[in-house]
Amino acid sequence: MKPVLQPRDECGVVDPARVALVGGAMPEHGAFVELADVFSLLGDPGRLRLLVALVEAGELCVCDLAAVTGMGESAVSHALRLLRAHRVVSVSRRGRMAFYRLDDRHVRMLLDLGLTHAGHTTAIHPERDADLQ
Amino acid sequence: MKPVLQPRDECGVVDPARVALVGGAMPEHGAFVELADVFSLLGDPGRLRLLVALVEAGELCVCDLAAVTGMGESAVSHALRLLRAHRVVSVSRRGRMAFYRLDDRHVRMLLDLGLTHAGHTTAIHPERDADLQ
DNA sequence: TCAACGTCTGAGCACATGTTCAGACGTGAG
DNA sequence: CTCACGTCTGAACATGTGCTCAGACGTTGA
Repeated sequence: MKPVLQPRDECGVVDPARVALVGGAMPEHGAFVELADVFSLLGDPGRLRLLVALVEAGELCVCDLAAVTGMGESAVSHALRLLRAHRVVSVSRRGRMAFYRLDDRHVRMLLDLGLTHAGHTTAIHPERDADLQ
Repeated sequence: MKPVLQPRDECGVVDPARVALVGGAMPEHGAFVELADVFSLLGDPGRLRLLVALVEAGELCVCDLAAVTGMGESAVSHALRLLRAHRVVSVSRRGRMAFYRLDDRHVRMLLDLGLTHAGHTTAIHPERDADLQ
């Protein structure tokens, strides 16, 4: 027989005190969206390559960025547009060329921190995706 | 799937010397994919909320995580599965409950660094997306 | 034992994302 | 002026992502 259970919209909270405490300590909604936005920008290998190239070179034009990263020039331009819109890179146009540079101290720090630890994960957890089954 | 490296339509390189130099200084391909992977995990407001809640609480069960983050329990479970697969969180089961904790020093640092600077961006650049046009 | 509970899962869907293609734009060399 | 060049753009497409829904699973209290 099917057990009769009432539809439970609100889930049962196990530790209401802790939930209230943690809930109060959580940053506001906008902060998460904003921060997730920044992390998302860094969450693409192509954009990551572009940004690291800019860190290494200081300044590069679209064409050379395409050469360094191995991406198509159009793809580079689209990616740079996104980064530009979020004030992560800045552009200075000289003649018919556009030179980009990394212009976000915050992102540069995240990048540095990320690169410092890059590679450690595979070395330590080579079976990382194992339990997805 | 994403194409890995390649189809440059043989564009004219402007500064071959610098391109060669920067190209040599770039980390290997795998490092970018790996790092982008980590940033992608942090690039979702929901997962961000979950992780911050775990930072605040130390340890929480799925049900309370749902309450704190305002997400559905199923969504929380799906998100935790992803984080679990990447060894970002660890689970310890007691009875019929599952308690999760943040278990990645690297991610914790990125999280701290991100939260430290969260909010500054809107204050400084309220018109951030303006030039998308 | 039985049924409610906390959790987990796959399927299905709506939406976001990244790429390529084709072509427009402004600049500068001839 | 004219045309090649570097860059930018929108459309179209394929793929990825995150949610909800419905239900399965093991655990536990009555």
